[in-house]
Amino acid sequence: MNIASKTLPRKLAGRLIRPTIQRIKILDYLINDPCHPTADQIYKDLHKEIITLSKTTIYNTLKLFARAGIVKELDFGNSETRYDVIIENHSHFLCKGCGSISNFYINLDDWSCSELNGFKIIERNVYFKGLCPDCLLNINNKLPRE
Amino acid sequence: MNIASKTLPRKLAGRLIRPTIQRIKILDYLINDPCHPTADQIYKDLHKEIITLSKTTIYNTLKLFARAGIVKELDFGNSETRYDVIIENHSHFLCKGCGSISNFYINLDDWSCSELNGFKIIERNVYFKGLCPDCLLNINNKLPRE
DNA sequence: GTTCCTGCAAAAGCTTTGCAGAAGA
DNA sequence: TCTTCTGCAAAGCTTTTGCAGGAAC
Repeated sequence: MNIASKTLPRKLAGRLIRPTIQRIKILDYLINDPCHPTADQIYKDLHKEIITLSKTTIYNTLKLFARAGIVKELDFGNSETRYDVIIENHSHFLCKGCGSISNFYINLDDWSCSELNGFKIIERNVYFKGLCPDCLLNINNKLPRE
Repeated sequence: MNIASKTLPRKLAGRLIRPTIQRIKILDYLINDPCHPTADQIYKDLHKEIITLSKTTIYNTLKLFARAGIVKELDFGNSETRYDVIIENHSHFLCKGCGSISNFYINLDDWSCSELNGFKIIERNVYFKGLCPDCLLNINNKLPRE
């Protein structure tokens, strides 16, 4: 594990979550992996290390983390939920070419709108879709297929 | 159907979509219903009128409409996709109390961010979550449960 | 000893696919 | 006639649930 092995157990214990091996590994994966993985990606990768790890545990843990405010569940209109460690208020860019997700930062706190007078805004979510620099390059360098 | 019965067939034909009864009814439902329905809600309501209508046709039609740019598929992190007629650039407010979705309007076209230099932005999506005025009232009028 | 956690198997829920018959051009 | 459309049944996928054995306190 990349992050000091003592840090993560403390982080979990601080949230009243018993730091089991599975949970530590999953949190470590989420923190060190920048790709906003799906449950299945986490499973496939961690399963190599812990062969007994089950998907149920992945889902249990992710739901637990979400309720504890450690991760956020992201939805981009695909069938799969993606998981993101909550660091600070940031937004996401989904590349339609390669499916990668990039973070970007916009201050959302001030955003409102006269139409929402009387509404209590708890959460502001923003995501953009488009093409990342790599995919743009590929398109420009290659002849259009089809 | 609420909207003039000649208008919708024309609208579909203009998009090279054969205006069948099912498609006209679904489009009519989407245009006249402000609630951003799920496929199941559309099915339950239209099934009363057209008892032979199947869910497959609902899904086929919604996908067709989405590809034709008539509707947009919305995802709020629930398991169900919600469908919205594309009228103009608008955003959505999801009430965590009653699940209702309200539209609000913000000009998104100008939004960018230095971190996204080199990215091609095709779509900007914004959704807020919180409590609608009705649910806020209910909370204030009632004693907290639990 | 009691509570919490893990993981297999099965179920649940939404959406898609295969296919045959019907409708339309 | 030939293409397109509909709708039943079944499959596909992600996620959740039931439950029994095991670990932790």
